[in-house]
Amino acid sequence: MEKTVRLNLKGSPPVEVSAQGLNGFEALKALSTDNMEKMAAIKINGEIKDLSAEINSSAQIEPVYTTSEEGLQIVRHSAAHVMAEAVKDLFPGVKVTIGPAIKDGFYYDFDYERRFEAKDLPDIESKMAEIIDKDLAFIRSEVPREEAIDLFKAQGEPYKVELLEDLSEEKVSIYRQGNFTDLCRGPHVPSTGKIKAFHLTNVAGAYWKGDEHNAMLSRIYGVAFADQESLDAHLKNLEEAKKRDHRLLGRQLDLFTIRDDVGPGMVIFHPNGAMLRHILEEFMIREHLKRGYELAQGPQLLKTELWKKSGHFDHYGEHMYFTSVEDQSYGIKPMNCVAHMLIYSSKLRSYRELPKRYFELGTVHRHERSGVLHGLIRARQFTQDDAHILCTHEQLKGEIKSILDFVRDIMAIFGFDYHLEISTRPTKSIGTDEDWERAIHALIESVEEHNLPYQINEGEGAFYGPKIDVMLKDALERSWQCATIQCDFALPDRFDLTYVGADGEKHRPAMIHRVILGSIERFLGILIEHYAGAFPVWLAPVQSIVLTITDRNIPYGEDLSKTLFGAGIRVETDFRNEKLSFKVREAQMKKIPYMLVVGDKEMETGHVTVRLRDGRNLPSMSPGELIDRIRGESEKRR
RNA sequence: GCCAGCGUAGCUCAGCAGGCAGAGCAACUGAUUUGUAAUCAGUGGGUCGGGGGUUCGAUUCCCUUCGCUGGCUCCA
Repeated sequence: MEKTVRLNLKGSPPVEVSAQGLNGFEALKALSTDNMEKMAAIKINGEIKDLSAEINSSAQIEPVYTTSEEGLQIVRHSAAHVMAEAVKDLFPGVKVTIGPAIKDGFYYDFDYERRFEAKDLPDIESKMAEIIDKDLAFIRSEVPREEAIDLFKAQGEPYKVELLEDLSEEKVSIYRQGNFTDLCRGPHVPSTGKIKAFHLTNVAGAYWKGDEHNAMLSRIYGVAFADQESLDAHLKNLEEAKKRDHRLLGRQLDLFTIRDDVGPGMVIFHPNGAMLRHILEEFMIREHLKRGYELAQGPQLLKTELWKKSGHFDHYGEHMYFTSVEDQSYGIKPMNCVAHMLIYSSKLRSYRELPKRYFELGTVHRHERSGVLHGLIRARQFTQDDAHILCTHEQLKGEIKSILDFVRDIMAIFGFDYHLEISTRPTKSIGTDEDWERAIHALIESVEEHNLPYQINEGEGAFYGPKIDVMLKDALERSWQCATIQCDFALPDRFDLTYVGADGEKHRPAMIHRVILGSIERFLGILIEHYAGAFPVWLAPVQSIVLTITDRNIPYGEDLSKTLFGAGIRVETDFRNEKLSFKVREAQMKKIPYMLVVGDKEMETGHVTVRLRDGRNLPSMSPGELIDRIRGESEKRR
């Protein structure tokens, strides 16, 4: 008797069909699903499979379209295979390695006698288009691992062989389209013709298996979307995002410069930029004092002996700057912790004093590798809103939780979304297993009690303890570590920090390093991109500008600007002999929130006409009303 | 640090199969006294990132070095 299976599709009545030769495609057809053309794959009992996957028992099925995020990932992965085929075709002798789907697109890493260049991309794209036109089927097969090793050896693909040798599975899946066979878990779209819109974006070097001791491969990046419109929209978005680049806005808004002749990674803040960071720093000092932190301030240079004692010399020395004076070696601080340890140890501490929270806007220097510098976001000199908390082990979790509250409150003010990453013990580290366990638990429990989602980065912790990193995104959606909370059981030990407990005995305190903004420079960089340079009134280095119509209005304009300045409002003037439209345009490009127009009419009434940055005009108002408005907005931090 | 690309006026960029270095904006000078995103005219401005080489001649080709951009690695 013929076997039948029952297929369930959400929103349709179940269907009984013959199991003979039934696959995903046939099953969806049997249920007369719409849009077969846009089908990338199928979910069988929630598991994503090729459309060609066999179905031999009753199942819940669901189509996966190329327009969905899951479907797009499959399209992108398939595009990577097509690119690999095109590259193998154009560059005989090239060796393939890995090629996954990533956000918005895909990449594939190749090993070839020369590096690929941007000018190779159009040829590769054309060849890919040919392969797509042929609408070649992606054919999955499962083979014993040993057989796959022989297959890739025969094809002269040592990287694939290496990958296979590291696998423990007995059977592996391989996919073939046209002349190209790849080791791959899948799934894939049914045929190359499903790839409707792609573009190769750039080439880059990448180490095999992400290890800098391995060979440098040639990586080609591409993007792929369900249709040409989505691809065009994505490319346009990228162009728009590039206009928010803080390095570009930094010049346009006259915030800062970074110059070759000063040194890479060293920032010069111009008055507007310096005002911006002053506002931010003052704000952060107040927020810390409110939460029971005490101000501290350490020196910029500390004797090298001290850096040896703290462990920085051994573990971080290659990133430090050293200098020598009167035969005495000094190191410029790359971190602020040492002075804070010395403040703690300057006298005998009682458990009644704990926790101690030392806060410093500490400027540090770190010799970052040249290739990683990135405007304000990755600099060699920067200032941290840094604090070190010394507490009992019992207080540790409570302190971590209140830091998470602090982070949440501050990020809400700026309107930042963030995600958390918890890093565990690296191979090169110090401290006892017990200390590490205890610290990691405190971190994880605190995050979980806040109901915050997080990811774990195994082995990514600092050498002295585990950490929680708070990640923010820049205009191009790249993630950067800003706030960080790091446990440290090493430094209290090295500096022999103690407190006298209720039992009259000496105990070792626990310690937390933490920053909220992270680096003021980095945070500013992200902030500039976040607001696209149009800072809210409370942050705007210039809050208002007085624009005169004719020279007759200058004395009145002077009075107005003095009144505003006296009320604590940051005001500039533009009394030049130019047309109003010209002055408005310039103020607009400087993204000044309040443009204050004064002409004969305003002089008569003693009022001011206000144009906002968004183009709106407010009814004319008295200087007093204007001051109230700007102050009110600043207080609300809008 | 590694891979690829790029360094021309204050800024954005053109130019160059090797033959006296250009535009727009900005700056400066003058005219204009102006009502919500660019008034007009004129003037000055460059060791073509630095060093070396090839050449009669290099901004252009080659080497090297510094820096920048995008990745990779790193990121206490």
